[in-house]
Amino acid sequence: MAVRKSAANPGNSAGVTERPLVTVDVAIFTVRDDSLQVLLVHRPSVAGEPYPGRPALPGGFVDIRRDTTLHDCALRKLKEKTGLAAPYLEQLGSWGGAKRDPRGWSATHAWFALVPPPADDEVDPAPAEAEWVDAEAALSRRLAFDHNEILAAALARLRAKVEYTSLPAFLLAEPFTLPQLQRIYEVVLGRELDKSAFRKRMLDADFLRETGAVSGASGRAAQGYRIADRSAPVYFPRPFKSGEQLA
Amino acid sequence: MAVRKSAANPGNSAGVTERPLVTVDVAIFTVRDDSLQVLLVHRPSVAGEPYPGRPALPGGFVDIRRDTTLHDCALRKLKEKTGLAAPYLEQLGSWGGAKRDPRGWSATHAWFALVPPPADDEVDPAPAEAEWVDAEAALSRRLAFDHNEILAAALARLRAKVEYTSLPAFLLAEPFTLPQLQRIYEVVLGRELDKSAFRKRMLDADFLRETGAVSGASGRAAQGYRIADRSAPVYFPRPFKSGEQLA
DNA sequence: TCAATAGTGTCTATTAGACAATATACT
DNA sequence: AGTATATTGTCTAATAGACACTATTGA
Repeated sequence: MAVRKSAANPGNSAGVTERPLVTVDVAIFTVRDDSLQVLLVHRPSVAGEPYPGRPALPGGFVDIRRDTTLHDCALRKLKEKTGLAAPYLEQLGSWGGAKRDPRGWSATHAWFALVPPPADDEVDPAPAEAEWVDAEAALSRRLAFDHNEILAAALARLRAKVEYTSLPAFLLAEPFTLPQLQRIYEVVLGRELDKSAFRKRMLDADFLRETGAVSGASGRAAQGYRIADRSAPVYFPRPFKSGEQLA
Repeated sequence: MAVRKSAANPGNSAGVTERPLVTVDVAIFTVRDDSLQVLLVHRPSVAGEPYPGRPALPGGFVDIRRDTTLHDCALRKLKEKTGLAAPYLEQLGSWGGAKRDPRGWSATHAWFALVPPPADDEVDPAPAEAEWVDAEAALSRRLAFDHNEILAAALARLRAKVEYTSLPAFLLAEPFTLPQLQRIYEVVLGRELDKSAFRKRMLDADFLRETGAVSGASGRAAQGYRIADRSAPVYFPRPFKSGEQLA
């Protein structure tokens, strides 16, 4: 019994015959200047490289000598492009097929990452070939491969999760204040939120820990917070009231 | 500008040097006899095949000659194992690394599928090598590869989505009734739901279309429904009241 | 003391769930 | 009629959001 299966893969029991290309791509988001931005690189203008000069999500081939797991590989791409080591990183999905890369059947593992914006006083550690682009503007460009589709999926995932999780907190450097966090939510959601309801929601979710007071440019100083557990966001019991909800 | 990247992949610009193995696995769920079940196959007991005789999720190598996309490949695996062509199929995630397959660095694309149970009067189209196993029982077995981890993730995803989407409707053959649908929710959630609240929720979500009346073994006949749009589940404005919610 | 921002209090419309009542099918 | 199930109605507790108010900082 249970031998029939091998007949479905004649002469290919170890998948050696023809293997797809395997890559990892990362959609890295931050919020700067009240705008949701994504990191784009430019494809090399070199013979044999597809989509020369086109903007693309950072990524590349899995290196089976260096990368122990897919997650490792995504972390490596992230570090190469942003210098950041421990931000929020989540799998987005995979895109694979015969046509998406002119070099052959390829499958990419897409991730999405949230990072705090580079502080004004420090140099942006992103390499010169990379640039932060407003997310909507990036979507309206013609990106390499099927990266428009991947970026659209990443944006959709982010916007969906912002409605009912603490994800946007990963877009801020610690310590941050509740008004700062609210601003981030508003930027990603594209609409304003009520201050009182927002605070109740965040504090009731119990994912923040108080640090010292933080004074801004003017006005009353605010309570500083850090994320209690950076391994995952928390889920709110209900989403924010969506504008499109029926009356 | 923008040429630096190739230095990160010396002599590997087309990823030809060493490519990972690429597979697709599918966690196929159904509800039978008030139990959430998953379809398992047995690994072939053949020289060179890893994990001989072990239970595993259905899956196998991507065939770049037959499969146009990853989605195609998942559909093919599904059809081979269940005979079903158009159920609910969603990407779950990917697992890849040097150690998960003794044959070499491999990456699998995991999907999860929901199918209605085979009708009592028809023969189960699943091949003899496959068997339906209660999901919890399957998890407690030692599955091939990292399939315990994948199955656990699939179960977690399913149970999470049941709280706030119409997903379980894809576990029923059409037409189905609201009491039948409620039973499915209860089986997957592992707790009972209030009849009135359940109906309001389902009907307000407006994803069902009435068909004729359906009579059961006894008692009043029920309204039959079908899913209005099978391409995706709908999201409820709030999750079910979770038992663990604070008072 | 004023401007600016942070933080709190109160009220209300909405609604999910509890539970009771009613409707319909079959014997 | 009686039993079993489907369907509807009513009530209530919980709460998200609206909005007004108070608190604290620095100039």
